[in-house]
Amino acid sequence: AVNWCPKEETVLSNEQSSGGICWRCGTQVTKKEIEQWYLRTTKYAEQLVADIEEIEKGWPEKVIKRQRDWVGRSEGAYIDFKVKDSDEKIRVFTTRIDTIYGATAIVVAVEHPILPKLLEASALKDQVMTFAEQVKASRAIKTEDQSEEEEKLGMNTGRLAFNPFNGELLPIWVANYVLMDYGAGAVMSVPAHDERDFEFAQKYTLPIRQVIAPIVHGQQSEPVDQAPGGDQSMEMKNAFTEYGVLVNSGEWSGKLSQDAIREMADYAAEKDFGGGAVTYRIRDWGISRQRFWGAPIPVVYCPKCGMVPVPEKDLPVMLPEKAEFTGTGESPLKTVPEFVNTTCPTCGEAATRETDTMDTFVDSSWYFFRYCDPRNETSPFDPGIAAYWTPVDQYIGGDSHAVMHLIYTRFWTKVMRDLGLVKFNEPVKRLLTQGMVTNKVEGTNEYKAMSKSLGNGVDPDEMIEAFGADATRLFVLFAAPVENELRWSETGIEGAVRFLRRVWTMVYRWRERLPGSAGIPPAEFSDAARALQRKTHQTIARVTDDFDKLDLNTNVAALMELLNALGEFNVEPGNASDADVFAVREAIEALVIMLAPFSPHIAEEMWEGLGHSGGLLKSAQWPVANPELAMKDELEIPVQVNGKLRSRVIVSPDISEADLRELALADAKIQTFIDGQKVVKVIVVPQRLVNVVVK
RNA sequence: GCGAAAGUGGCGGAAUUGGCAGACGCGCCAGACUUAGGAUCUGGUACCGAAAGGUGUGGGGGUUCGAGUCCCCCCUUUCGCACCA
Repeated sequence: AVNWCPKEETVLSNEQSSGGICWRCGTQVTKKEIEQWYLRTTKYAEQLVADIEEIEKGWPEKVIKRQRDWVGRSEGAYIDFKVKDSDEKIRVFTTRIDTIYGATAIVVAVEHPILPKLLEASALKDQVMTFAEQVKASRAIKTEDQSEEEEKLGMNTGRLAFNPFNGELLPIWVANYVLMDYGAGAVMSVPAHDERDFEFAQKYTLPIRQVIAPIVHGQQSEPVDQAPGGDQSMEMKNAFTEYGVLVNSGEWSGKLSQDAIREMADYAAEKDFGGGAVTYRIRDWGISRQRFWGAPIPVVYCPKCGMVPVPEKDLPVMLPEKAEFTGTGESPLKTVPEFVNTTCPTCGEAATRETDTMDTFVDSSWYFFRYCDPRNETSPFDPGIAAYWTPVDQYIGGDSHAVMHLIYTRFWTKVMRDLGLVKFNEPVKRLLTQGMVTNKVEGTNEYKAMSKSLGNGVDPDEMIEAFGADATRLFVLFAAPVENELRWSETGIEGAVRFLRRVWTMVYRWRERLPGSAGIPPAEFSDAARALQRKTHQTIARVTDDFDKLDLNTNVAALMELLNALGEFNVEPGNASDADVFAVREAIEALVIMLAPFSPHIAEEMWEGLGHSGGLLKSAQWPVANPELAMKDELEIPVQVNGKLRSRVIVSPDISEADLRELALADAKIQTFIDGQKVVKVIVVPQRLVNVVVK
């Protein structure tokens, strides 16, 4: 059997085959054509699913799920139903071959190529073809408005087909709910075990026959023997779509669905009327676009040699500077004779160039490889140079690209791998999908992504002019977690401006006392200086940690807290001790360095202002938290009575559990709450809390 | 319809993953400085209550000494899919 036909452009089976005649349209298909099809579709579709395990740790679950759905891998089986009084066969795809004894009709899509042949000698021909045309026409209209599910419509063709498992004759129907694009463009209708078929059967009073029984308490229920052809449309209220145990299925009765699915597919293969198969929902990618920009498709058409690829030495094909619109939908490049007219690379005769250009998704599929080696004149990129930088450690983009761009780039990378350009399967190790910045749509209360058509855009240049790039950037990163939608607000940016101004003021208030290097920490710290130092080291630990998790909003909050701690450090620079200066320097330098990723320009300025030369990015070290210095000298432990907060006790961090318990029970406030009652239990969580249970 | 995620002050959002709910910021209120404030600084700000205290993380139940966090039911919102055999 031929599994793919270039004329039909349709997958008929995923088994590799050696070529032959398309059973649908009679086209001769060569082995090579089939291999090429297999290569470009099934292999990559399969890898797009299989390789997910390489990236799923680093990619958002949501994106992974959408990609899985998009590829739409589905395991099942093909089965050929021989048409009565004809040599034709109708192939169907099913994931539930175990329900085949319940089939009461074969239903084909209105576009199915076998339809005209079936109807050739039929009295119903005109009627059915009119119906098919109507369905196609109504589909063409309703591309936009999705919402409600369409009513199922169908018509009996008057022809019959044999169920290869039991020889039963089934009517062949045509219906609007069967899709030509998926599977084989035809289904076996099993109303008892498929909701769509059930609905269809109810509407057109087709018989409904149960062949799967539920398993009750781990035991199979009593198989009810019933002759084929029996009808249960009266008894069944809904389709039973779960797995169970087979009944009314001849020699297969009594088997579990899972086993039957496997064994019946093997049987079909053995008897040569089908077999196990995998189908995919993902479709081929048509990359031609009728534009004058974009990467040219490097192909020449020669009257003698046919389609000839442009040799590598003549690449890249350069586009003309100008082209006129054709007004016909064809590429504007068609209007540029200097571009179109060329010579055949093979025979040297006059020839013409391909005038379509490639989809921009082609460029976006591998631009980051080119970025590694952007000035390369002889190839897309040097594999050695790209190997140094790629795969991408962290990719950041909107989740609007969850399926298209991010599938294409994965696919493209696999092709480049097969060409030997890269040595890995997946281009992106970690993916962060940042949320959209939205803004109010004028005249409404709705927030939508900024766009030209809605007129709700904000010009970044204007924001930078008004508030500065540093404050704008800081605000955007602070206002919400990166993956959330961000509602634009100018008052929010003003807060960021205020914060940066306060940092600046703090730096310049202290700068005269902070020259040169820090030196050795003084031995004696005041309580205030110690508290500041503690906050500094806590902040460093927190920011360093959050950075890896890309929790940027809480990061900024931590920096704001550190500034607040500096503000609360109530020592005049003129009166500051060595220890005070040491603590302040540590706090300010850490603050400036950790601010650099958010507000790089002002951070650089302040770094220089603090007496450092050579630039922050080059000369500064990311600060390192000292856990000992970050540790608290004393803890405030909440004390609860029956789970309600009643008091707090101040204790040293290394207090014993018993001492903490005693201290909590001795607390005056706690005493008033437990007075006259029996203490049943005292829960002590070291370093955390005490809960006294009374009755 | 199916699937997934999420519901926390006036708003954006925190909460070390079962241990002080509301960090940080916006907004708002009061005050200070000021000829002035849409600048700046200080203080306050979940709700009820004069206070003691009580209530509180969409609603209802449960587990637990203890629940925003875990379990069950319901409601709402957002996103995805949309006859995928």
